[in-house]
Amino acid sequence: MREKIEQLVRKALADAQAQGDLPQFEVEDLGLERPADASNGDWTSTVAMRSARLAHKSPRDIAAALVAHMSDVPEIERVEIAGPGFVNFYLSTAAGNEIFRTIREQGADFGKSDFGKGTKIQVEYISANPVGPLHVGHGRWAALGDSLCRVFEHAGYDVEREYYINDHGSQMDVFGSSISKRYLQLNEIMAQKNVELQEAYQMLLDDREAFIEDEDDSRPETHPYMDAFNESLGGNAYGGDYIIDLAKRFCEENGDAWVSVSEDDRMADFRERGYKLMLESIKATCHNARSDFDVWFSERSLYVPDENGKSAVDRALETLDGMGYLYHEDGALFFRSTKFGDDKDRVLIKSNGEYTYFASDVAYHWNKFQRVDHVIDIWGADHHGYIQRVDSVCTALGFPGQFEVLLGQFVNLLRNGTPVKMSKRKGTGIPFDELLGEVSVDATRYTLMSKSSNQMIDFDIEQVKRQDSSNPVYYVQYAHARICSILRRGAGVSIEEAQELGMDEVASRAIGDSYDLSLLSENVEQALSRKLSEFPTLVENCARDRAPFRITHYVEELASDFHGFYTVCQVLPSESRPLDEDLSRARLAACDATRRVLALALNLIGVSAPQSM
RNA sequence: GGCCCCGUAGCUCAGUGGAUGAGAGCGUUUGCCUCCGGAGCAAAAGGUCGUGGGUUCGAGCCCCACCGGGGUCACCA
Repeated sequence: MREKIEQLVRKALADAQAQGDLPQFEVEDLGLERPADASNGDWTSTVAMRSARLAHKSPRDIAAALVAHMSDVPEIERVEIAGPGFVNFYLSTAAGNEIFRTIREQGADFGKSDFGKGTKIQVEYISANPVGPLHVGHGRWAALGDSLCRVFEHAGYDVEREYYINDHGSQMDVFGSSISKRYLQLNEIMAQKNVELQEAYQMLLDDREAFIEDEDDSRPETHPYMDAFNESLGGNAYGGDYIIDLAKRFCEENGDAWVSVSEDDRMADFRERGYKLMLESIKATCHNARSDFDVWFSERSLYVPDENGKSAVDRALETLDGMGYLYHEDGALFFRSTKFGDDKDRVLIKSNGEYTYFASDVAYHWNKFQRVDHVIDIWGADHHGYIQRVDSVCTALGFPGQFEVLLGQFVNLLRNGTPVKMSKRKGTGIPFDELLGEVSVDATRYTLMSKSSNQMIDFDIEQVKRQDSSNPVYYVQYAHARICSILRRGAGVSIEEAQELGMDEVASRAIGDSYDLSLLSENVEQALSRKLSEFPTLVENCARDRAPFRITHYVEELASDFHGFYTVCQVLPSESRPLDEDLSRARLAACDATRRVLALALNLIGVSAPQSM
């Protein structure tokens, strides 16, 4: 319909100009929009206001000339000029309602477009260190990243989901040492107190609990193991329960065999085994959150030498050096990021010979551009200061404008309005997996998605768990379930049979092959068709603005329009209230179209559309 | 101090330079079940869009300066 109106306006403009009613001028954008208020039509063009200066005429005069030369088409009922010079188009009822049929015919393809033109786009998100479980903050990136990818796919991009595993830096050794120390403590307790592993394990957990409670260190005797743990690792340690879990596991697998081995060997072994386990658990958590990745990219792989003895990092730095962007100072190697607008030049190799995290990122992003056309990294707001240097290096390497960062604000975890206390001692909050066990994936994802990414989120566990009208996800799902129920009733099938047949089949049984949409002339019916027809542009705009959160607002509006329709319009005949069969079929088709778009839209944000609740 | 995000209804937030009622949900108040799912619908009350300038046909949106809240400014990862 957009194209049709575009043609109509172009032709009217050309005719008006040809006949001298309007001066010659070129307009690129006709300013075709959907008015917020339905009383202003189904479509509007702001071309008259836009071209006022070029035409040296008042907007209303231009609009009048356009309307005078506008040809009649059956789809458009009338065209009006309003306000300062809007040209408003009112669709005929039949034309507007055709959207119901279109949706039913296109099914899951409805709203797909070539907006992305097949661009290979990679979205990298979460990318947490494999040294601990994912937390709610990571959960937000999972929901955001995955939903964005789904939207991109629908909008015609060739999408790759990537997780960057930071398995190279010194934090890996800290991780290994932490497990190693806990392992020694378990063995020490078993030997000295003559207790079983389980008991020793419990003692360490209790000890840690006491440590967290004792914030001012007034009762050190209640947490000797935690103190010894911190002391032996110089405070640079991972103190979470999961480290004790891993140590216990290694005790079970190897007994005390590793006690007499050198600290370095033990650390290295535990580090590697712990890493594998942690990564598996992270993958499982992502899968539970319906956020699976195409590529798990290991930072270490960037340091593996090729046949010439050079790693990807070496090659990347050589390339930059060849371009004259590197220099040595005080024994360190610097990248001239100031050439690209950074505040200062950035270190790639420290004076002690170690590579910085940035060095990895240089090679990593270089690698990305060998694979895709456009790169989006989703980072937490605390990484804001890091954008410029990576952007600089992407530009230096020859990919200006192809690197993009989507910054996301943080999540505050609350329970009944009070922050889930994250004492400094505890270090980490509730693992995301544990949260998904308590709150449903649907409610969690929906809540994490419902705000713009540059808005902070207060995630109140109790509030998100609540299954009532205060929780919009259920409002939307209820609308879907309600429609399914109507369609089942229309087709005369049970819930079980419907599961078997699938709702599409149930719907066609209820509706039949032909139906007359021109019968749907109630205001609430038009509101519904209007809302449904917004969906394709919504998907494009969500992709364009990297703002999948708007889907949640749309889906709430659609559910609301449906409920409004449903209370006013009887869909199925009943004994006490007979209904014209043709009208019933048309309304069933409207219901079915709504159901499909609700399911489709919810799927774009990774939320399920239940057939019953 | 530099840079980034946020200030819109009691609360949580939408709002793509467009329409002399600035929207939604929650909360508050009032109606609506002999009938397809009441996890619903209808209505009311509730606003100096942080402040002050500017840009233009037109600003919650763009520019400048302030005021509040949060984040960040490593040869850490």
